[in-house]
Amino acid sequence: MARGESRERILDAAERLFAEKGVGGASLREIGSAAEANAGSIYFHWKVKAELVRDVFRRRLEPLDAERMQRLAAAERESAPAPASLEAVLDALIAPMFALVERGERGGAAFLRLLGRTYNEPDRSLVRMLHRDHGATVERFRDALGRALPELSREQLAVRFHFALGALAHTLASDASWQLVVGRRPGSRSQWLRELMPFLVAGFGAPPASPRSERGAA
Amino acid sequence: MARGESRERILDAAERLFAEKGVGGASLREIGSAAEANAGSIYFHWKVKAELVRDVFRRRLEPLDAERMQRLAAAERESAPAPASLEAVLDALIAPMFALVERGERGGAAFLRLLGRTYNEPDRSLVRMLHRDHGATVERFRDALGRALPELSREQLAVRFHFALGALAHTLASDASWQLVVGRRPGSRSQWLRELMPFLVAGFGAPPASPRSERGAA
DNA sequence: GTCTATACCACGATAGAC
DNA sequence: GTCTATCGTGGTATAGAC
Repeated sequence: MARGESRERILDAAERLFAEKGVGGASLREIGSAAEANAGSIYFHWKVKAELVRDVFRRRLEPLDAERMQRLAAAERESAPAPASLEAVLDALIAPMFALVERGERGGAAFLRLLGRTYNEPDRSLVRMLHRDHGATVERFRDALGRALPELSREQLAVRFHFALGALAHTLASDASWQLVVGRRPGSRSQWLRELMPFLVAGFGAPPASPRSERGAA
Repeated sequence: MARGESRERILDAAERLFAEKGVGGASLREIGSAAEANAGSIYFHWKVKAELVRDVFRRRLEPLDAERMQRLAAAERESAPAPASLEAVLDALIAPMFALVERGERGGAAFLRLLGRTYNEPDRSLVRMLHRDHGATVERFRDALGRALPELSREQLAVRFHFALGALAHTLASDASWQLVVGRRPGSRSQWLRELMPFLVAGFGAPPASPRSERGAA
């Protein structure tokens, strides 16, 4: 093979196989052969597997986070001095992901599946790595949501943010589980975004649970 | 060790380790030693690992699904001839899970983490197995939701059900990712249920997305 | 019914030729 | 910069003693 270009081919193959089989389930051997490179030569570019994993995420998340931050800042400028609306904040968080696919970026769809799956990865070190590299973005958005929803306590907000990320992650990762629930193939990803947005907006805006409501349940 | 009892001990250990490290990440060797049994003796009870996995799920899901069905039927009887309300249907689906923990059932919490994680497992055969064994319950609830929300198209309903299961699965599976978003430990599981319910009810009840709303987004 | 011993294979990682 | 060869580890699964 030619020189210097194998690094990108390996990253592409790793991204695809991590999304398909999970980070732990994809071996360096098959990544190598999918990249039409040799498993051994991965160790020229990265010392250990974890470094390859880190770079697979970095390559996508750095521009993604930048776009999110930029959209959020723009939304806040537009609505100033009032805080950005709930819709605007969620849009800044989510739209760049779907844009990745709409744009037809090579491997973008695979990366979204991978990202959605990662929040529930068994391997803690993976989540820790994401937190280290991109936790600032999460905090920035949580604060913006807090300003958009001043009636929620800090805790209620955090919990709802958690639910929202769950719905989002599940949607991004869905392929097999999709058919279990819906019974047919999904439409376009932008269709999903249009459906997800009102669901999340309504959920965030719901009246808070009363602290003790014994409603037949648990 | 004594006779006949190792089967249950192995199931307990497998449940715990699958929840902790994922089905693929937990080895039969460590399951055996955690159960104070021998890895080899697992093969007396099950032919291959997949069969052990199936039984770990079955042991919990059969009574769980039965309780769900029963609660749903009760809710429908109560509200007849009107369909059961959205809240009642969601409660029948979700409350039995949390009840498993409230009841203090040994290993119940671990199983919920495992279940939540499973929808996003890389291994397709796992999701397929769940579908085969418990798909009927999912369909039953989807239909009940459809009767509670007649204004939604079949497709919109299915998509929102998907979002709701995502939020639920994420909540069940959350341990590491929780701290990333919220920054501290969760309260009791029943507290979670009380918070999740209004979020889902509002999300399901949201006005449907207009079929073509070019809203700055993707 | 449970154990030990082991076959066999794929994994991550290293060394060194080219 | 990329390849082949190989090491040690640990995975699933089997055979057979007890």
